[in-house]
Amino acid sequence: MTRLNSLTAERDDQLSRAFAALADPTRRDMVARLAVRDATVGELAEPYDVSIQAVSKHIKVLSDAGLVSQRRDAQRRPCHLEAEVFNLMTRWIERYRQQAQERYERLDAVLAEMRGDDQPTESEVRKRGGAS
Amino acid sequence: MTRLNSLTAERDDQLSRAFAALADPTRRDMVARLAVRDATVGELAEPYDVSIQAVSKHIKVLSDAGLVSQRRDAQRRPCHLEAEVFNLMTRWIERYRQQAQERYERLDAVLAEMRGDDQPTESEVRKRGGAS
DNA sequence: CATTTCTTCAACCAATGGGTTGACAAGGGC
DNA sequence: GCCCTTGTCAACCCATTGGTTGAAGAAATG
Repeated sequence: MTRLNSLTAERDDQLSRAFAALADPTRRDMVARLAVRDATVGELAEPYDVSIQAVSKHIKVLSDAGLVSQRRDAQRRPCHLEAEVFNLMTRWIERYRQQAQERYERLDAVLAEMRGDDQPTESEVRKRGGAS
Repeated sequence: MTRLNSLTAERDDQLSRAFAALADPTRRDMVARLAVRDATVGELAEPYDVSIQAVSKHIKVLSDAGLVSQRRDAQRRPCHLEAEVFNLMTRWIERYRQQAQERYERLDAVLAEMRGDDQPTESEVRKRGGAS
């Protein structure tokens, strides 16, 4: 932990909160519904058989993660989905997914070469054994 | 909860595990490093000042989420990043991000209309009062 | 065969998370 | 002004999680 890049600490926290928020099926369902239209806490709570306080907590989690915002409309607190943090998550995931995919695509070639010809190229050796 | 679409329950579980797995900064860091190259448990553990057992647990979490796989190489258990579940996550996020973004882009127009004319269209009423 | 290396399993502990109920704040509607 | 609706806060409960240490499994090596 100590060695994690401290420059990305804040962003890490946001990512952590965002991923954690979406780890709950109920919250993901709320997000899905908020993508269609804004909704008050009561409206959001309606489909689930949990207390409205529980739903309020869920919204707080989503809100702390920056995934939703709430405005005020009389007694109501309509929730609105914020796209920005989703971008952050997508970018994080895509970065590593692509690296993994690229490595995977190269794997076939490497394996074929190793099977057909015992002498893999220098760059492939570097990749497998590789330094730092 | 009961009302969540039961057809997507399995996928939901996988998504839940995947999001939960990536909610931890240490695990995200592991993923980042595994994107570069496969690594054994010991290699993965090296940068962090936690026990190797803790790291082993982290790997189990990632593995249960389907994000990494482990093969055997003598005593070692090299870990490999699996791109597939990342696709699942990206698709989920992108779906709702896009909806939110589209709605956001339309918002200006809607607001202008509501301010200029007190009588929202039927379809807008349906949207706000909306059924299921 | 005994030892050493790499990893996981098991038991435990403190902290977190999702749920509950009860009280209270904030704002119309009568 | 009173109350009814909407939502949050607070305290509590129990299950899960991330960490620890100690023991055990799996496989090469002396």
